[in-house]
Amino acid sequence: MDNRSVKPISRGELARVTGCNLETIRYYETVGIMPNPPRTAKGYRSYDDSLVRRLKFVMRSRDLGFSLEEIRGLLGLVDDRTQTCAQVQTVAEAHLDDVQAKIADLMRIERVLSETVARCTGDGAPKCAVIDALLEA
Amino acid sequence: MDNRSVKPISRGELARVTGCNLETIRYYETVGIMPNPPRTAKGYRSYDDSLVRRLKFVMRSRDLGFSLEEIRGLLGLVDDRTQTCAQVQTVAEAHLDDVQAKIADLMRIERVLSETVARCTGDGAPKCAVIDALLEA
DNA sequence: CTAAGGTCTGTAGCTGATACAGGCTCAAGA
DNA sequence: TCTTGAGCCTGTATCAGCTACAGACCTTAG
Repeated sequence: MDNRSVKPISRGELARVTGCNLETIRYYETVGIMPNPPRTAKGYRSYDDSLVRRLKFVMRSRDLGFSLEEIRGLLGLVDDRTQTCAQVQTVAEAHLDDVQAKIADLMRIERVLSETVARCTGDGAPKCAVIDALLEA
Repeated sequence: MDNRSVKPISRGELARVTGCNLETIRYYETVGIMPNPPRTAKGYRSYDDSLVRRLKFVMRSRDLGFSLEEIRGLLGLVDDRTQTCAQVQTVAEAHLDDVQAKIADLMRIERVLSETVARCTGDGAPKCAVIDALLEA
């Protein structure tokens, strides 16, 4: 299987094949995540295979919760042929720490919330354990 | 201990006693989370004890990850003396579901990320398991 | 009296998109 | 060939949830 004849595609097609929102592609262009693509004679954006792969990379990074800033960093390491595994590891580990901290936060919230909800009688009374918990100093 | 003589406080003091950012207080006013407070003769905002308690309620709800929309709902139930425990329970349980879904998402991300980072050699080589994982289709 | 700090207003900026208006352009059918 | 509907172009507005800043007042301690 050769890739020789892969034709450039339009923005709409790029959106379709990557699952990215049409407008978001333009947004990524303005914030420098995606480069200004070549244009057709009439000014239509034209994406070749390397740009398709780049956006797929972005989408997968986004799925893993990397911020645009972090994605920019990862893309820089991909683009820069002198990148090292250690540099990538640093970014990924920092993000992993973030994710773990968020999980811990949410689990604390979950515990408080479920304990409080459990004290609800759930009836038609105007007295509620949740409200009391939120009101008490 | 009586509360009779609790004096109204300024916006700066309210920020201090609630831990809320000074500007955020004004923001909450514009979006209807906090009411327009009474003013001094010279136009300074003046918060009495009931408004202090209201903002503390908001801050605690925020700590538990309720959105402003949800907080508005909770405040409505607090303000409306015909509120029922069942109504509050509904809001709180919906939020609990949200929180649990977010935890599940983040745990999936955490798993993928830590598995991938574990495959990093962390050396000076330009080949990296994390980048490969993000690049592969 | 003066200087430092608090407060007032309106507005801009942030992240990460998403949406919409108004105008071209392209492709397919009659 | 004409037409019509879809796709693409641009710039700009909107969303949540704040945060920050400028420039003008006001208050208070020394």
